[in-house]
Amino acid sequence: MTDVARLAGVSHQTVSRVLNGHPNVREQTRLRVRAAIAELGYRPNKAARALVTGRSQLIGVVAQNSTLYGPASLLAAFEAAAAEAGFAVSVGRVNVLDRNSISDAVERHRDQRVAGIVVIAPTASANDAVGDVSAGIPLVTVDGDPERSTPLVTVDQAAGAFAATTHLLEAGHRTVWHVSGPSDWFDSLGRIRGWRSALETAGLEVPPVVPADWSAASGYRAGQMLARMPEVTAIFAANDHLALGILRAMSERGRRVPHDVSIVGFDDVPEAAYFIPPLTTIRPDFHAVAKETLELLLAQVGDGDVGAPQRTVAPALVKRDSVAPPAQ
Amino acid sequence: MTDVARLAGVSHQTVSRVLNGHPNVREQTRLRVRAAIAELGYRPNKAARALVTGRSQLIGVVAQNSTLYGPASLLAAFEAAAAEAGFAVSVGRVNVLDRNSISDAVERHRDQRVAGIVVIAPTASANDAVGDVSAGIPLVTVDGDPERSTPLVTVDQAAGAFAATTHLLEAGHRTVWHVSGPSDWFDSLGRIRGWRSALETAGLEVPPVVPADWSAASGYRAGQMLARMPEVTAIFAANDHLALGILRAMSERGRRVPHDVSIVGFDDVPEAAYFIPPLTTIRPDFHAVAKETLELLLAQVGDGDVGAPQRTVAPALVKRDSVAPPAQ
DNA sequence: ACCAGGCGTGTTATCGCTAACATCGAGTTC
DNA sequence: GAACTCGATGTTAGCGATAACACGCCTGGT
Repeated sequence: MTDVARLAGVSHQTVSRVLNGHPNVREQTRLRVRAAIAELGYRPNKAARALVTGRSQLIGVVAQNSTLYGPASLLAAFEAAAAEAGFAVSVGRVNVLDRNSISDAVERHRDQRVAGIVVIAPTASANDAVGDVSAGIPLVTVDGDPERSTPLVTVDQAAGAFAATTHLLEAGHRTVWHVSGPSDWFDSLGRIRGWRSALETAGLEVPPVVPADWSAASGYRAGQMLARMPEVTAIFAANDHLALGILRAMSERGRRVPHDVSIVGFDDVPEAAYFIPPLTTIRPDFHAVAKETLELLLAQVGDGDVGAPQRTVAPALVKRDSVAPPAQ
Repeated sequence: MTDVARLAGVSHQTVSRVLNGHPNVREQTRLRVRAAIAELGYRPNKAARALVTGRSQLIGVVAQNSTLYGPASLLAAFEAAAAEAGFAVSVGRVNVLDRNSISDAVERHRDQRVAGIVVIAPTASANDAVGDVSAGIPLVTVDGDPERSTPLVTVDQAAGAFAATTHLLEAGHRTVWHVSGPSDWFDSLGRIRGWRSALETAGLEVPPVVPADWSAASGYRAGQMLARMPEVTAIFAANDHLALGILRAMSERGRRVPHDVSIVGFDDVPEAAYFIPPLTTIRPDFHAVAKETLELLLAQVGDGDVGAPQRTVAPALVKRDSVAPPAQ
């Protein structure tokens, strides 16, 4: 920086001012400084800046160490959004979403003087942990508890589930069964809520929830059971991989989809269009979630306080070939 | 830090020595300092350390912005490995793997004074770009060009493809067709090489490569063509999603898998066991790749130079139900 | 006894920036 | 035209750590 200052014939402070877009710099000086920067190929040292300002251009993300489609897509989308806004993203993966791991990860990020922290907290335990650590640093929770009063962005799970269920009902089914995700995930709860609400709105009986985790394996097991029940003609699976497992169980039992059984998934994984048959599903808009998250985070950086705004992003129904009217 | 020093009745330098495990500190002093640290809940400022040492405990990763299973898994595995070794990971996603984006991303990381950089460079263009920037900072390429003489870790694509093809031949097939990934990916080239080599080793004719990208959609298109060719009884798909698309095309044409056509994929995505039928595939060991990558990187941090070691990780064949002897 | 040399510790300088204040000249205001 | 304002710039003082050197003190060899 001193070299640049010398070459441009100004003080290092003026160089700093140019770098930070300070208004009170003469145009001519600005140009001279820029030229010197270019000539020397100078790049500012972010560590020094972080030291003196107490803030780096880094955003910390705490996420569970998994390759589940939802969280992974969210993470990728957020990295892209952050990069566009000039922030680097430091990812702290955590093996279990308990209080200790999460607050550890948050503290590690804080040591790096990150500008803010995003926690992808889809489970109750994660969410509780977030409550403990939120002090003194911009923090946004994604996919967390809608009941909680911290800044939060979520996909509107209930709306998606409502749309999925309604779509099946409109095809003529008497009721819709639901194979659910793990019960400690807010995503699961929201999807159950939307499904139940759609059935109740239509004045229909609500069958028991069929519990599963997110895996195709558990969907397969659930499907083996459902395939044996002739009264089951419509299933809303809590995600596409569950749906895949169900599809296989149906196929093994000779129950044709969608002729005998209709299925709707959730997530719209890229390969869902190539399941047998192509899967009707709900597509969450991860880019929108990422964008809202970043906005909420940057708002906190700016003002210090924006209350506790919560934003939800509505997902869309994607119609393919796994839904048909029930056989007579 | 000054507060800690005062509380422990030592100088700040001694605190620093305790923090860094310097040998020449009396045991009693060390304990006193540790007690003071604990009491005050002191945590060192990484930005300050990065400034004075010129190195942070951060590793930069440059990866393409995609949710493709391979790269995404690699990234997750690397983050886990790095976290275990006490490093944070800053991810710089890039939309296209060309020279500009990559060297930009690398420079941004360099500005953060990262300890080292990992580039996931599965395409030729990415690989060329890496050549330009490697100066002056530990850098490891993952999934890059095996021909290149930079530090590199890759999955042994050719060995996996060889195993897949041989497995099909051993089931009794006369030859094996290959649906390949994009031709600018080293992964594709390696898989083609292994497949070809297995056929040539067995003294068999090599059918033309069926080109595709990595998507289920393109696998479906390739499958539509192959399904029309009765002489095709065995297919090695360059990844599992291609295989999924092929499965659907076969199913639509009434060609049964594995009775009429056998298929082997590559990647072992979690849901591959729930395709119809469960897919025989090749499982790369991403954790091993991550571990080797980190080792190679840290070796460079230590010595400054470790030559240009290259490591490959052998993948494993996972047998399921998509391979059978050809119909008579 | 004396001195070299290690050990434990403190002192000072420094990393590369930004914040805060100081300075200085050129209008403006009355 | 004296005082005041303000814009453009320079000067100085940190941010919180580590590096390098300095300094006693103890030990052991001669």
